[in-house]
Amino acid sequence: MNIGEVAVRSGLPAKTIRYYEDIGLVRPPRSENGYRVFRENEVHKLAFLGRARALGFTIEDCRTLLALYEDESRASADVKRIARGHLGRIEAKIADLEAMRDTLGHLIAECAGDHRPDCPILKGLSGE
Amino acid sequence: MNIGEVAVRSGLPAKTIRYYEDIGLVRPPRSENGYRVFRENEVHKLAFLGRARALGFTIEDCRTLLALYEDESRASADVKRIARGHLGRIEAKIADLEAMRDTLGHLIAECAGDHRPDCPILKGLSGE
DNA sequence: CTTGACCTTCCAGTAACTGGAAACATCATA
DNA sequence: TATGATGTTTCCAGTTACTGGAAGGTCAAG
Repeated sequence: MNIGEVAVRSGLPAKTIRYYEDIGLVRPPRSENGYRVFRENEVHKLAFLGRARALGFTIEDCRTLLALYEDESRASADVKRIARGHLGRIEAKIADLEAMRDTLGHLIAECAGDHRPDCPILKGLSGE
Repeated sequence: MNIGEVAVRSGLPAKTIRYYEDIGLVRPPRSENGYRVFRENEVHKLAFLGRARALGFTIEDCRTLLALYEDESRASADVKRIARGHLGRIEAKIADLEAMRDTLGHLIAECAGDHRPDCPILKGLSGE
């Protein structure tokens, strides 16, 4: 299977698949013409990576998760620890964004948004 | 005033201030020895930028906001439009993260997290 | 005069791709 | 068989907003 079909089936752009090979996440062999050759195994791995990335895991987390996925003697505790670490980062990020949303929301609510120059948003940004 | 004091007073690292000069957000003159010389005006601008960045505005938004801040004949509608655009992006990002948090939270809740290899998190990532 | 703090520029690295150019391979059709 | 459309390859550069570090100039204190 060539990279184009893998892209369709894994849901990842061909560019991304090449990039994942570059950084050693997958290692497809080559056929005589130099094309990458993928089998089901690699397609599954790539789909796995796509889902992990969609959940926001970093590439390095993905690398570890993939290794655990392929390690039959893994301990689920190792997976869970990584997932919990990531969940914590997600929650922190949400909290940051909610704080921004609230502050910005208040400023926007106070702004007339008309042709006049007076603007509570700019006032807020300039430190009142 | 030299860059070190400005850094303290604006709350921005000196490195960042130099970077902001590089990209044209501030243009401090130089004294004979080549040092940047800042006045109150620039310190205020930098603090403004710091607050805008803390609210998550992109550098390009900051550039526009700063221009509006300095334009006495601005319309507050222009400021509000930018702020609303940004608020929309924040809310979208929050929604994305909440979806990740929920999915990941469910997977984590189901994972025993012990020495055994069986792991609902990996199962979820591999597409069930 | 030396020491240490401060300042300068420039280069490289970060995360995870993405776009684009130039060149070769393959395939379907005329 | 020619050709044109796709598909694939590599490589280089750009994205965002800094941040770290090296090499070297400046200045105030002791």
